[in-house]
Amino acid sequence: MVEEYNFKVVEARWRDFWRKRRFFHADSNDIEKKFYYLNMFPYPSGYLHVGHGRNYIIGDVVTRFYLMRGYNILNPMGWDAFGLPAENAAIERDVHPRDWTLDNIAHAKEQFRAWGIEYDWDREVTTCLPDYYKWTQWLFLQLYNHGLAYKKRATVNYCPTCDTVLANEQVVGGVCERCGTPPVKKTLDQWFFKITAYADALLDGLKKLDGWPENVKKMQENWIGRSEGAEVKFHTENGEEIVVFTTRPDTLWGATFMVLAPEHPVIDSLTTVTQRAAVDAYRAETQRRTEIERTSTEREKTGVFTGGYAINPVNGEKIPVWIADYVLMSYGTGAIMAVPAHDERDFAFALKYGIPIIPVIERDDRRIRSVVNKADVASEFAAALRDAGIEFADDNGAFAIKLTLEDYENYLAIVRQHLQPTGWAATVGSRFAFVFSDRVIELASVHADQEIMSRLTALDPHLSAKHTAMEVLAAIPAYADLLFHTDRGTMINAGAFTGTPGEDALDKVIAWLEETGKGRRAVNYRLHDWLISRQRYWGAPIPIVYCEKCGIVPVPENDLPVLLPDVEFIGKKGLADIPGYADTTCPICGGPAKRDTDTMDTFVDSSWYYLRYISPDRDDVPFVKEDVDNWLPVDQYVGGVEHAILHLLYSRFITKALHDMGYVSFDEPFQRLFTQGMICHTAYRCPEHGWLYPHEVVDGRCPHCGRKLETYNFSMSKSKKNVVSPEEIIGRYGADTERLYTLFMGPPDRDIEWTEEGVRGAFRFLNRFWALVLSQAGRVKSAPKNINPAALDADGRALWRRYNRTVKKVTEDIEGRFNFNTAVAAVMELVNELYRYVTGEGDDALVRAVIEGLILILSPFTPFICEELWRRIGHDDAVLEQAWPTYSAAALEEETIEIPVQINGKVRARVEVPAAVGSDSEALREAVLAAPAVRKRLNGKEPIKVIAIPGKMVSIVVRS
RNA sequence: GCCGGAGUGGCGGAAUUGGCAGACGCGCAGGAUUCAGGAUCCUGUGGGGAUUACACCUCGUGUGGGUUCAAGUCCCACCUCCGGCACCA
Repeated sequence: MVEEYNFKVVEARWRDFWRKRRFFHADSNDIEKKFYYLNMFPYPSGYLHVGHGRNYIIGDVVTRFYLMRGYNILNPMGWDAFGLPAENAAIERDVHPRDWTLDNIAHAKEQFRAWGIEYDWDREVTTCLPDYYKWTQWLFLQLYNHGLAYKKRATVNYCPTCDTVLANEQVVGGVCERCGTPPVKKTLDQWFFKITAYADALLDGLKKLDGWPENVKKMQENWIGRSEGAEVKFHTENGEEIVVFTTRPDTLWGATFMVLAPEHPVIDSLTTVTQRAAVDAYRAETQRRTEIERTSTEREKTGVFTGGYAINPVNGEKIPVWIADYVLMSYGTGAIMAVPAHDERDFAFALKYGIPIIPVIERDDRRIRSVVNKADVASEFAAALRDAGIEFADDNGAFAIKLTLEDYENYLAIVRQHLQPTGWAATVGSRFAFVFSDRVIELASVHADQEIMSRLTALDPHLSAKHTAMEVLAAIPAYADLLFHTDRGTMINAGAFTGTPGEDALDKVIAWLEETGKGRRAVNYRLHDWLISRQRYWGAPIPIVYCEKCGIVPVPENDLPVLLPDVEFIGKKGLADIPGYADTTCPICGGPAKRDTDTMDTFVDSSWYYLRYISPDRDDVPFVKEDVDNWLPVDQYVGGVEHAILHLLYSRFITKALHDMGYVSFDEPFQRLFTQGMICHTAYRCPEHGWLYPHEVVDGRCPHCGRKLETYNFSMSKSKKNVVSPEEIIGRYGADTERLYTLFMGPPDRDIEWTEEGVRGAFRFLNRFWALVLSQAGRVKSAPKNINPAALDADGRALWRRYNRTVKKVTEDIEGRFNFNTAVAAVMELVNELYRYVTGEGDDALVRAVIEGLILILSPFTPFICEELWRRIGHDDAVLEQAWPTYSAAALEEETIEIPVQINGKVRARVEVPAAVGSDSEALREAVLAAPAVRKRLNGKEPIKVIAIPGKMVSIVVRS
């Protein structure tokens, strides 16, 4: 009977060992074989749960692995310690956010210690401490000095619950990212970082980031939202300029109206007296609506005519200017030219409000349709169509005619020839035309539209209810799918440009716009400048003062940091509410001045922390250029995908800005990025009593009312009461089990459910591993050091092969794929095989080699038990002092291999062949065809074809 | 609507380059041990069928087609789920 695995004793013994020996301390100057591994630092707003742990456990595995591989690895840790959640939590508990935050940090460090997760703690950074935020303020000043930080009055999103403005990126799905409240619009003077100046650089940079997940790159690309097109100048009748952005300048000739966002500044002067009341009412209504309501795609488009007109610069047409809330002030110029024939929204809007719709682009499919009432044409019409080879169908009382552009002219002639004087017909699709007995009018201009309508109403008074030709056509169901399109086809009805093919249209029109001064080529971005002002206490104060004489004055670098006033915590307020804080003197003239009372968005703090880790103790510079150039970019960055846009985009921007200012020599901060998935757990909810802890649940029912509970599988969060604390698991099974299960449960980039059964499986494995090693400890200690693979028997050679394979797999899984789950599975297989081997006689040297190697390759995953067992088999040095095991290619080779044999695509036999035969296509073919099992199967039939893949299989085709 | 990703036993997942589908673990079943329970150990475990035979047949990786000697993997069409963006001009 071997000693029982007492994880409590084992883990207590080694808990502080690695730290005391400073294994995780990185030498700044040794950059020969450096590796900068970085986990996204946590936000200490509470205690860490096992879901958070995944990220840090991965980091610890990778760090220990590279240490054993002889790297000088830097893996630092710090705290993203400023911010609203901490401030709100502090308010709730009536404590100072600093105390609350520092308490959480102390607790989290204790959690890391229990987990066996080690860092170079000498480099710890805490963003809420003055020695850090001094440099956040320094960063602000550098951006300010280079024109990348500026103040402007802007309409911004203000969260009434959080009492502060939000960056665009913090409004998710129309609500505040933190609290779910729909923000209100406010016009305020705020500080911005000019991230838009780097829009193209951020986009181009993505192409170089091979080590980043595709989806993250795509998300950033979408977020930047670059679109190419043109800006075109329109003028109102009284000469005011309205600039629009369009991606389709080739459709300008079809712009039959304009739409302005309700906030557009030109509206006031444009609106006529008669429309004033309606416009004001609509603008007030828009302001009342929330962003979600306003941007719901479901809602029918609404708008109001301003009474004013603009001139279409390409054809001089006078077109009405409307306002509508589907045009957003925050995108492009807040004004659009509406081309209803080639834009779905404009089409719906024009149809609803009776605005002419003029097609100016041919359809790609060249289809045209025409529906003709039998009563409107002479009886020979059908025969004439047939003679012309035009396809048509009889559609109760009407001819439904399908044609293409080629038949168009011919068809018009036939219709006209047979049309009754009182009849009319139309074509729809690639060409829109109305045919009357005396003439054909193409729907080529607003003027033509009016002419068509007067002819139609003369023939059919009922049609006077319709406003436009398109409205008449829209009433005929057979035309429904051909009324508008967004193809990039040949231009029509476009003056001199008529006939320009789609592929040339954009370039030609833009060139002409530039020549004639009517517009210019332009690129528009969805990305906006980064709003960084926050009206809250718990952040880095903006280092700016306002002097009556000197205006906006940056705080001199020597005066940094601008300290957060150390006051009794005042509750849900900002620095503006702290008496005396704002009063200061102007650094230039010495006169009275006021400080800026806003603090910076916490994403500013985290946008540069990876640099501070390199020079954490310097109080004269934020970082030493030479050192960051040596260590950066980060070799491997790991964090949650929820930061795909915000943190990662901001960090890339700041790095590029620092690069252009000459502070660093690299322009991307993170070489490789890995985003780990979230850990989920069952959450229970009672319709009446809300979320319940799993231990409260009685037979799936609510303990308060006995109602059946709703169960969900959500990522762990305190609010849903479905978190599992590491203390609980570590107390019951130990940190090694907790770590092993976290790594084994599934591929780390995927979301996955935490189960207690799974934890027990990991625990069982460690018990088996412990018992196995201890049972062999004596044997290992006395065994010879070197093994002679040639002298082993078949079982021994098989085990040796398995061992070498496992070393290879574990090495590759950690180094390349980050697939810790399959690495652990491979180790389990090795343990299973070793168990079988040691029950027999076996070779002592082999057992020793395999057990030693096994302990070493498992040690990054479960460091405590491995450190202990390493001593138990006779060593007195540390695991981390050992070199990572290597494998030999020779040992991987099999002596014989089993070759599956497919006959007509199905595996029908397996043939054991010597490895030398198996690796040679011709020999393999011969051997397989000669094998009795195969001959029996073939039953005398001659193979038509034999495919022999060395080392893999043989496929035989016979006539059946 | 657009852009990503995924879909494999009762469950988590494996199959990395077109080459034996289901590694490893959980769960479950049977057995051993035990006064008993737990823990531990051994054996079995995709569905259906055949058999003296674990030496057999057959179906099977969301659905329907296709390419190939061979498809979870490649191609075409579609369904479902997850994530991101969304009246973007």
